[in-house]
Amino acid sequence: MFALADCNNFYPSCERLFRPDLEGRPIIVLSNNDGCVIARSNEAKALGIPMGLPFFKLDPKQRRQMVVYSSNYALYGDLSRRVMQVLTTFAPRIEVYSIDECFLDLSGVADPIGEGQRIARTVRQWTGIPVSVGIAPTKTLAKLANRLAKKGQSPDGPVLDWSRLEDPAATLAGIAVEDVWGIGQRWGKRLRALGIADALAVRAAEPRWLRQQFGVVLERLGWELRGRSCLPLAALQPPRQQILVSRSFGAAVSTLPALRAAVTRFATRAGEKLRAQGRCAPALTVFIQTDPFDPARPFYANALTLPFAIPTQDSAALIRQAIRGIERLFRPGDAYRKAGVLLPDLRAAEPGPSDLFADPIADQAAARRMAALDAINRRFGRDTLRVASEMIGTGWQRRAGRMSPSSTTRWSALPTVRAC
DNA sequence: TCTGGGGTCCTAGGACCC
DNA sequence: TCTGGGGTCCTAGGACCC
Repeated sequence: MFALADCNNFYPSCERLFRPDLEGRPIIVLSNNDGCVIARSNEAKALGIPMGLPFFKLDPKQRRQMVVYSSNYALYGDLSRRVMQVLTTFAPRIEVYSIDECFLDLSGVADPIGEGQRIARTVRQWTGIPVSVGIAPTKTLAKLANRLAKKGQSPDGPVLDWSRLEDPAATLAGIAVEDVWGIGQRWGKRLRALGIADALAVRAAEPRWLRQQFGVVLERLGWELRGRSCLPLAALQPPRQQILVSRSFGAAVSTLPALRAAVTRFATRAGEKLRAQGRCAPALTVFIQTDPFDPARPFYANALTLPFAIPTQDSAALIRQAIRGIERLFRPGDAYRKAGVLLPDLRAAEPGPSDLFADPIADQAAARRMAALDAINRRFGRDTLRVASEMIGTGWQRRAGRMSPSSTTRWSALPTVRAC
């Protein structure tokens, strides 16, 4: 038995936490550079604001009705951690599936609905974030159950138990094929062309035929809709296979120093993630691209992968390689809009030299340097210590003009409460 | 003027091995 | 005239997720 706990409109709910006056008002949250709408409150959805809408295309009249936020990942990440921490107390095994979703193993629970209600109530009370809970014998059905609960189609409030549905077939028939977890636009189109337009039709399809037509992924999905679990709970997070840090720039960048500064930042961040995961990188890919939407100039995008003699965890090595790469990719005269650093093919960081010609003394010194850097930044805040080459060029930093305070992760942003 | 970021899995085909 | 069988590894591309 699986439960899926999914936070309702997570980012807007986070924003409301310290702004209870925003309850009932339409809220949208924007992507990096305040580019696109990436989250909406129910009120904003009701106004017809689509997901992914470029913010500048929102008509000014609607914009004025809306409370608009830049995304504040420090806030969302911290609140997510708190929600997951509460969920941990409800099941022996949980799978944190995304920033706002978590599967729980409810096997053996006598009263799943009661338990689901306790989960929703406790998360709400302890963190202030509203959640819905879908319960079912497979993850795919739990996803659907959760969706129905969110739409208010459950007699049990924020909780819906699939096995208690009066007419599951009719329910499945009411779910468009693209709304099933694992079926996107492409497959949705192909399925529709084959006469399969809703979840019920997917369930009715012969799983072996689904495999023939689409591969094993869709076959599993077919079984899951039939109530046979094929997607186990992944309680242990497998280590990352790659780390990507990339950003669109706040403005077009056409100078090498600014690009060096940007990739220094990206490589630094990639190094932090790498060490936090206990992984090391055998190579580094750096990429840049110009504005893909500018009809006046040709689009240019290029990437370069540079190997390390020995897989590394050292930010200094990552940065050197990233700068070397960007200098080779750079073409004078181009106006770049985006760059990034990718660490592919990660492997476990193993102690000791792994190469006959390695310099163990220097390696240990580098490891200690990185450990000190991470410890200082952890204690005093990210970016307390930075690499100088990050600061020699500007103009690439993101725009985020509507950011709320990081009320749970910065002392200076602690809210003040006045008693009257 | 203004268009996000970060991941995973599966499959097919080619190269190569014995 | 006739030309095996069984396997691994790697990569690129396509699909998906939030």
